[in-house]
Amino acid sequence: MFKLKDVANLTNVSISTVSKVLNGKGRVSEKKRREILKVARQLGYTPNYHARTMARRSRILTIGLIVPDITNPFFAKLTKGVEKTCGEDALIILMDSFRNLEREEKLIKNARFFGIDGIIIGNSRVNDELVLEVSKYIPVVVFDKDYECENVVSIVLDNYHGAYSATKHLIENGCTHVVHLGGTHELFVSLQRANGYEAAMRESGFQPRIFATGYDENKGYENMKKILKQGETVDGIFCMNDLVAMGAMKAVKEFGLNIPKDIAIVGFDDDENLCEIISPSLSSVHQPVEEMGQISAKLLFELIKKDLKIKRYVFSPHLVIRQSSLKGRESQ
Amino acid sequence: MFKLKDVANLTNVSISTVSKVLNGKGRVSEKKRREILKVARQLGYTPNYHARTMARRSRILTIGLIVPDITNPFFAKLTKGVEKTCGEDALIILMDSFRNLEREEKLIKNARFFGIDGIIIGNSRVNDELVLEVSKYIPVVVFDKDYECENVVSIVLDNYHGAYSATKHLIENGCTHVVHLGGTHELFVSLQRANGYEAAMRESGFQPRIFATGYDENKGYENMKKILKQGETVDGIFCMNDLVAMGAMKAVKEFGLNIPKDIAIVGFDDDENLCEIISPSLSSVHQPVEEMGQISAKLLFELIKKDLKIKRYVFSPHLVIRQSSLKGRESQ
DNA sequence: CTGAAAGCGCTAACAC
DNA sequence: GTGTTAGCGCTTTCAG
Repeated sequence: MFKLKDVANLTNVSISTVSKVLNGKGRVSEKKRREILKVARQLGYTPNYHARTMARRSRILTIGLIVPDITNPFFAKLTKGVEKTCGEDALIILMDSFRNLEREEKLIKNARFFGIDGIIIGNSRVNDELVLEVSKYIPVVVFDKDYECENVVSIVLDNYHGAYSATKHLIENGCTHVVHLGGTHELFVSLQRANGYEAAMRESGFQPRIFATGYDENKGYENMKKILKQGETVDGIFCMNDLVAMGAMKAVKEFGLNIPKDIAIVGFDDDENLCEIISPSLSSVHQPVEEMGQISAKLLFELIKKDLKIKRYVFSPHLVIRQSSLKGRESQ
Repeated sequence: MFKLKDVANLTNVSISTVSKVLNGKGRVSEKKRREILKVARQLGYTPNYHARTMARRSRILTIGLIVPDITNPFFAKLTKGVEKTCGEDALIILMDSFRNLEREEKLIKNARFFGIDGIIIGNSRVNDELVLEVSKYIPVVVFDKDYECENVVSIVLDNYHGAYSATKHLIENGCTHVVHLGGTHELFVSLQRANGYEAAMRESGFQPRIFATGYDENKGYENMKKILKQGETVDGIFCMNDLVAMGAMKAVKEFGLNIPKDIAIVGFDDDENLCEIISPSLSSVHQPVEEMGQISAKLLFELIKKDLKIKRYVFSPHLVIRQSSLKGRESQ
């Protein structure tokens, strides 16, 4: 790696002159400037980033983004959102924990040593103490949780409301026996969604029936099969996520029932790739994930600049209605 | 932000003593060490990353990863692979160009100014000159292309072979009228895939029929519909990617034909999420994307350390056979 | 116009 | 044990 000094020596000027030319500051004779530029290019000179940010007052913002799995569409979209608001003004250091909690904690703990100005923690199951500790050193953005602490801002999704409106939609479309294929309650979100479902059911005078199902397609399939086999009366299903809904659809079809005529279905997350490719297309509660990423970054910047206005940002999901829940129509 | 000097002043020792304590080097009396540690913690002192890497001989590796769209499963997997081999030893700066060529070029051009030690360019349509120029400054990894240049390594996928074996598989399963729904030939990969298809067909004495289709589900659907409407004889389809295959399947089903009995189908990319959720499940040519990411990073490290052994790494895709191509069986 | 010199915050020899 | 000092490579006054 060449340095200013090398260029200076080769052109018989001082390093400060070289610096000026390379930064387009101060005035230098056209002749020298030419020469310097030429030599710098020949050498392939690149200013040392660290030296530069040391010497300058202003530094380029660097934010750490920690996700459990970049391969999961949710986190990919989140990342995209973050990236969008960073634009040209900030670098983002992506750290994937591979769903390994130990690795995740290490990443979070070490982040501040890498010249990171703030950190966004994608996993909503973070250890509270860890967040509190890290926030002593750098600003933090978290999801689905709240902290009293000064240096933390929260992005939350109104899962309750999303579940409520999905259930309501099924009822309004004529379902009288809506069941909920829920998550296991180690996750806060699945509890919230179950609550939303329950509220909508009770409000209409129906008895809620919640089945602890899980989070993937296979779980949805197996559980739905079991439910149908048991002879439960079902004409509507609200699923905790789209994958579970996919599985449930498969089971329903296997029983020779028509979606949505016999059983209407709504998912959660609105992974367009899935929802639109399946037949009939799946209605789902849409999370504005990318936008959540954008806001995360925006609030983080404010926090870094000590110019925070908002400490908690709530997103309301909305229902995207497709074929799977329109009971009026029969799918071919 | 506090600095060593602040801690030193507060504890009445020199900054070098503080440095020693904080880095666990040299010997310092237990009493002072305690005091120093305590004060440092109270202050929330974090060493300045840039100053540190300047003063130290060894610096932490930082690599830039440029992708057109992190939301695309291909690039998400690639990123995961890269991250995996980075492990704890390197930082990765993720840059999404949002499929904006101008932005992408800017990102690539500027990368070297951000203390990046090497760069991985995910987009296989990069401008050659740009790659050559950037490689003068930092090591580069590219995909699907080759450069004479010293400082560039290539990761390529044997698309030809993948297409060949997919087509061969259809033929061996009894198809005599296999068509190819290909891409538009602005993409090199689609040309390679078409060539592989053609070779397999000719080898078996069949006339290849290639339809320039496109890259998404809708294109696959529309084009396949047209082909069937025209009354073409078709009993096998090799699609340029999984999305096109999805669309084609939809069209085939609409015509009341059975997959795979009447028409067998194979896709490309093997996006498991899609291939396994559809019914019948879709056979597809698998690209070891994550592994490609891992190798990219590995080779980049070697390049950075001037210890390069390989200049070109070829991955061979393999066919994953699911239900959509097993002509023997009829799907229900 | 041009260069000497101070300093960004930290580390690592090397004295004391 | 502890402090002094010389850089790391660059930017930026401030003289000349």
